[in-house]
Amino acid sequence: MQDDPNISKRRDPSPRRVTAQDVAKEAGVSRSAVSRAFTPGASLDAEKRNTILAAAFKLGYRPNALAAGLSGGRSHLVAIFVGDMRNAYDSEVVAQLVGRLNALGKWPILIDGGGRKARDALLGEVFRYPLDALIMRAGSMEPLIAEQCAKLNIPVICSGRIIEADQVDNVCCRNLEGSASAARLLIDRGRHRIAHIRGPESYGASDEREAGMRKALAQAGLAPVAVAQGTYTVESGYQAARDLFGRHEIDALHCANDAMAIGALGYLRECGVDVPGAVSVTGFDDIAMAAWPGIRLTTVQNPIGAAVSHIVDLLERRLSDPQKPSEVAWVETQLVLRDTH
Amino acid sequence: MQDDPNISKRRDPSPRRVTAQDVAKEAGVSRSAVSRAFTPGASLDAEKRNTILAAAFKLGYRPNALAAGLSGGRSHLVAIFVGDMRNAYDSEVVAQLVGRLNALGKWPILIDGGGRKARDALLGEVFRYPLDALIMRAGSMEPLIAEQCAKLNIPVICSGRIIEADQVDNVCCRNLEGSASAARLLIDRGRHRIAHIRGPESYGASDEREAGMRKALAQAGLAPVAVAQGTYTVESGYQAARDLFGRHEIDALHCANDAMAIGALGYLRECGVDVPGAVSVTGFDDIAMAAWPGIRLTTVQNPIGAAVSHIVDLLERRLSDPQKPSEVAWVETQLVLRDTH
DNA sequence: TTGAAAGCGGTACCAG
DNA sequence: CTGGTACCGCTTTCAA
Repeated sequence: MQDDPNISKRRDPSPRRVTAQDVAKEAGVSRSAVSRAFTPGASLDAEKRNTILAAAFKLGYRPNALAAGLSGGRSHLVAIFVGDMRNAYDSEVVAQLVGRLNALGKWPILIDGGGRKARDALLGEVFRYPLDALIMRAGSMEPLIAEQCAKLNIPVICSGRIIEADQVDNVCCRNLEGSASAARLLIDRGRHRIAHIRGPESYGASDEREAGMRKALAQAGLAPVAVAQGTYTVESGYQAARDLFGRHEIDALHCANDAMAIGALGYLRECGVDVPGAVSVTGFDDIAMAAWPGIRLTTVQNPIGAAVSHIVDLLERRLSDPQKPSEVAWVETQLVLRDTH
Repeated sequence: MQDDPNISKRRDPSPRRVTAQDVAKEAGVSRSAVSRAFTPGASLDAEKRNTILAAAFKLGYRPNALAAGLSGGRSHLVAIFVGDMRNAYDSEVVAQLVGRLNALGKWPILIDGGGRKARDALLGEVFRYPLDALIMRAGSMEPLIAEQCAKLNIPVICSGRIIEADQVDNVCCRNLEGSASAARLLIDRGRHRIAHIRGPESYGASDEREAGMRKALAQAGLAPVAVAQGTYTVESGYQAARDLFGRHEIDALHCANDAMAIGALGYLRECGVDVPGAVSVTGFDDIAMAAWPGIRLTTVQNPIGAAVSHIVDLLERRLSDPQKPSEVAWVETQLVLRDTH
C-alpha cells in the first residue's frame, strides 16, 4: 500500500469522485456494463457483474444520483415546506415524515418557511432542483406555491389546508368535528361558561376549529363566554388565558391546539386554579407532550401517524400516475380523555 | 391565449421542463448567452441580458440545479444526519439549522437515524448525491460515517461528539463544566443528598455530564447518593425518578438533559413532593420547554443558537478552504436559574 | 461580447 | 450479453 505508485496522485488537492469510467477501467469492461451492474434486472453475465461490483467496492464507487436524475429518471428529491418548525406538531410530523421518506428512497429537502419574508426567493431557489414532489405542511399557506409547482410540473401534497388544483393532493383533518367533540365533552361534564382560544386568521384550521366548538355549544343552547386569539404557541396560550380569566367568569376552556392549552394550563397552575376541579381545559392535536406526566392534557387527537401515512400514500400514487385526479385524504380525530376535563 | 396554436402541445401528457435552449430560441440568442444571463459577473450585453431574463420569466425557466451541479460546480446539497428527531433538543437544532442553511443557499437533506437498523444502507443511498457536506447531529455516532465521507471527499461537521479526522470539524459543548456548575448550585443551595439521572453509555455526553457532577460533589467532599440511567426521554426520566426516590433519601436531582428532568418533575408532582421546597431539580440543555409556565426548570443552558452558528461558520470556512486543518468549536454553557432549584 | 463545442457522469438504445 | 453512442441541461473554455 505504501508503495502504491499512485501515491502522488492520491495527494491531489481535490481528488475527483470515482466514476463509472474508473470502475470500467479497473474491471476491464465498458462503462455500459458498469451501469448495468447497478441496474436491477439489466442483462449482464453474473460473473461479470460480480467482478464489476468488486471493483466498484474497492474504489468506493457510487453512481452519481445527480447525473442519473439528469438523464431522464427521477431525482428522488422531495421538498418539505414547513410553515414553522418550532411548532411541536409540525416538528413531530416532519420527524415521522422524514423517516418514512428515507425508507422509500426519497430524500427530503427541508425548507423552513417560518415567518420568512424572502419565502418566494427561497422557493425560487429550491425549484431549481427537479423535485419529484413538494410536500407542504402548513396551515397558513400560499396557493401561490401550488401555482408555481403546476408551472414546473411538480406534484404537490398539501396537509393542513385544502388546495384545489391539478396535481395537488390534500390531507386534511376533521377540524370541525374534532373541535365539536371536545366542546360536547365539556358540556357533558356540566360546564356552561366555556371559552375558546383560537388560532390566527391566516390558518384555515383556526376558523374550522372555532366553528366546531360554536356549533356544539349552539346545539346545547349555549354560546362561548369569550374567544381570544393566540398564535398556536405556548406563550400565546398563557397570555390569552390571562386575558380571558381576568375578564370573564369561565369554567371551561377549549384551545385550538395543545401548545396553547399547555400555556393556559401553566397560567391556571400559577394562579392556583384547580384543574379540572374548577376549570376544565382541552386542546387539539395530541402532541407527544400532551401525554407527559405533569400535563396529562385531555385533547382531540389529530393523529400524526395517520396524516403521515396518507401523505406518503398519496405521494406514491401520484408518482406512479402523475395524471390521476386530485384527492383529499381525511384524517379522523378522536377524543383522548386524560386529567384536565 | 385560447387560440395559441401550441395548445395541442400544451396538452402533452408530461410537459418537459423549460430548458436554456427553449429560452434561447424564445429570445433569439444562443444557449451560452442564456447561461451567462444567469451567471453573475459574466460578460453580456446589458440589454440582451434583459431580453433573456424576460423570456426566461415568461417561460418560467429556472436553471436546473442538477445539471449545474454536474458540470463542475457544487451541488449545494447538504445532508443533516440526526440521531433522533423525536428528541426536543435535536429537533430545535434542526429547526434552526435548516433556516440558517436555507438562507445560505444550501439545501439540507434530512436523514433520520432514529434507531434505524438499515442506517448504513440509508447512508449508502444518500451518498450517491455529491453532497457539499454532511452535518451530523448526534451523541451516539458512528465514526464509520466519517470514514465513508473521507473516502467520498465529503467534509463533515460533527456536533455532539468529537471525531478526530481530516476534513472533520467539530462543535462541542462543555459538558463537564456545565454539569459541574449545576451540581455546585445544588450544593450551595444546601443540598447534600444529591442524585443523578444520566444518559445511555453510547453517548459521549452522558459520561462527561456525569463526571462533571461527580467532580463538583467530590470537591465539596460529597458523592452522589445514587445514579440512575435514562434514555434522554421524558418517559425515562419519569421512570428513573420513581426508581431513585423509591429507594433513596434524596434532596436534589441533577439530570443529564431537560427532557428527563421534566419527566422527573412530573413524577415528583404526582407524588405531591414540593419542588424546590423539599427537592431541587436541575436539567441540562435549556430547551424551549424548560422556560414554559408550569415547568420553569432551572437548568444548564447549552445554547442552540451558538451551536448552530458554529456549525454554519465551520461549514462556510470548510467549503471556502477544503484543505484547512480540522477545528473544534466549543460551546460554553451557562446556568439558568428558574424555579426548581 | 458572442456562438460553437467540449465536457460533467449517467442511462438507454443501438447494432453486433 | 455486450460495447459504442447519443442524449440529459448546464457551465466553461475557445475562437471569432
